[in-house]
Amino acid sequence: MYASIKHVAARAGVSFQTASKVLNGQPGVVSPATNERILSAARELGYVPNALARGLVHQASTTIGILSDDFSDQAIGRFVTGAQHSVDRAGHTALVVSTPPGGDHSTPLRRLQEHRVQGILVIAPSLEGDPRLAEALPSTVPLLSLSHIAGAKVPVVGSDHRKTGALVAEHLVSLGHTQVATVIGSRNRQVTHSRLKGFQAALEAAGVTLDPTAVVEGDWTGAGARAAVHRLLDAHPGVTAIFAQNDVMALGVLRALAERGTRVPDDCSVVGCDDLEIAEFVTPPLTTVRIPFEDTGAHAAAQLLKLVRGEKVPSRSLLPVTFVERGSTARPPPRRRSASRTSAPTKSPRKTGR
Amino acid sequence: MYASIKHVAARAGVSFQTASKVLNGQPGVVSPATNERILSAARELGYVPNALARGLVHQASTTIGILSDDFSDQAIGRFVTGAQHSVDRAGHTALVVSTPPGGDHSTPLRRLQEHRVQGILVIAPSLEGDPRLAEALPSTVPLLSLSHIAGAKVPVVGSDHRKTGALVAEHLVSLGHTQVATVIGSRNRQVTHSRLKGFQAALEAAGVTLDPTAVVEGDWTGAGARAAVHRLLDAHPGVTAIFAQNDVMALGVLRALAERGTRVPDDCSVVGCDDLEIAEFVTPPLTTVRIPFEDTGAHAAAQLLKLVRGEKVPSRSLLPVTFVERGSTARPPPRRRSASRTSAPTKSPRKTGR
DNA sequence: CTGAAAGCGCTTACAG
DNA sequence: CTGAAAGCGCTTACAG
Repeated sequence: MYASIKHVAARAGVSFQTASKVLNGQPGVVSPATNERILSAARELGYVPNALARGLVHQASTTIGILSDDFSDQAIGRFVTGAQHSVDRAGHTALVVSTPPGGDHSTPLRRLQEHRVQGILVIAPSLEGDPRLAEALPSTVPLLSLSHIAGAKVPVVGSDHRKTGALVAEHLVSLGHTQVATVIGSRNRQVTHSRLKGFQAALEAAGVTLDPTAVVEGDWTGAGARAAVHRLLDAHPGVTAIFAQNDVMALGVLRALAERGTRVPDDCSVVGCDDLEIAEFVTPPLTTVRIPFEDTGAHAAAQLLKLVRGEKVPSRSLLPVTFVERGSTARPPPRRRSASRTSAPTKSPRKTGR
Repeated sequence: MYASIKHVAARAGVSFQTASKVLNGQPGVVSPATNERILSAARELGYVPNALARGLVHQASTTIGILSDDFSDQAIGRFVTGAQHSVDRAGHTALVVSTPPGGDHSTPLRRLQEHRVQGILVIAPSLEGDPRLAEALPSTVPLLSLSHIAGAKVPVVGSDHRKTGALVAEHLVSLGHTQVATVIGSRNRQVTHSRLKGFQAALEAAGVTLDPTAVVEGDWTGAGARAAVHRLLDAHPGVTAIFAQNDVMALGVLRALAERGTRVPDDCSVVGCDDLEIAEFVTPPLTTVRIPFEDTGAHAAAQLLKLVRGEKVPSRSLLPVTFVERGSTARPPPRRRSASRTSAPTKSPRKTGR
């Protein structure tokens, strides 16, 4: 189907080894005339070198493997995109495989090894706690991951989650909020704990206490967050600001608040995280933290490529995040004015709990 | 680095050809004892067959190429995801490359050819009108695209855009709307025209005329839609329903309406398209049409795989879409009551234009 | 039941 | 300046 180097050589009237040399652009190993003959023969035949054959003799492919989990998370697609572009730019090609919903990690990883990828980028946040992932990981090629992998020491590239939490806390504190709550992601993800810690620490540094019962789980979904906020506000009607650990949950928060007749930001401020394309267009426009998904993927791939070249990389690199202030946050209402239907206005949530 | 078939053979005390046979699972060509020896040698050595070498002798790789454009569109990631899973399930591996922002299509395509992919799936809606794409497309392997490619007859898999428009029109008509408008995507995309035609035709079939000046461009973005709606309502204050060709634009519409004090759905209904994860959680929850992104990608890859096997596929297949009714649509307000600040209530937009 | 030969498309020393 | 040899890891007839 494809013309081989032998076809080209035959047409140019030289040996295939000579053809190989000029096709690889070896400088002046050949007379200008021959050179031209070979090049035009290749052009006429539509010669495309066979990367498989090259890889065989070089004992090295020009491919990088990307293992992703089941894309339940929208962010994964953006990570993969960034990584793939980075691989492209470096002149390599990305082979992408994913773990099937059931959770067989070895088949896709084996596939990558069969193709002799030069390194593997793991983009599988939901597999963070899965010990089988570490087991299935090959030791034959450099590895790099976008999330911590239990039981394996693989360098990690991510964004600064503690800082993310801190930025939100500082914003809320600067506005004068003291009764704050947060809707966190799944407890089995490190990002959840890091954002929470950053949030909590910055709050405390400013003299604001985050009541442990004001930390509710939203499981990363709008539905989860909505339900969590209803429970939260039943118990803590005085809350004036809620930080949701992603934008989708922030929308669930907005929804629950609307259902209770609580106005945003007048009665309660809401902050999201991610800065999805739509964050700017929801009503009110969402104050959030921009997570550099594509950049993170791109940087991770770049680091992996370094590893492939034999260079060292830090075991952990964190990309900066950006606080984006929009319309969903404001100063707390002048006096404690509960908007909850079920509230007992005399109760001070601040004193609740420890 | 990797153990080769020769290592395995040496350890098992057989020729490498014999090892090859049992490693390929050829049934009973070998005594049970030898068989076992070879298998355990392979296991001990962590033997992983070299797909490059296999591809060379078979004159066929087990890879499929995916060419995507610059992921400006969120939907592309979901298409790619679906396609990649489908390729995986078929036992192949996806090589994904993308056209750089500038627009050099031949480099990524050439890379795919170098790796001798068995087929190429084009997921590049924004390149629809670009004649250079057709030129750069190879004729050496089967091709399949998710959008029409000018100047090349490549089979297309997509969703039913006309039906999408029609479903929205029928819903609006059934609610009693007669003053409708639509915010369309970019004019250089076929999907834009198909959705518009379906919308228009179904409206007309029900005796409702879509005023040409009530068709405004939003360029697929929230910002574009927001601006377009302000212009639209200045000219057509009596509009009671707006169909945005994607959810992101629908949010822009919602935003503009909120800015004008127009209540949704009481004063004006809004319909989106895509059914993004967040559609359910915006306020009010968005009535929309669900586009099966992942399924479309998966089906496209499956069709391409058929082509690779030498089977025929239709030149065009359309996956069904689903209408999703939520809270952003309702009956039109009882009497023509303009919500626009600048409206001239006596003007009948219906009579405007041709 | 097992082995030796040939060859897939290419590159890299090594000769002439 | 050009060619012939060897070999990358594998599979597929073909012998024995």
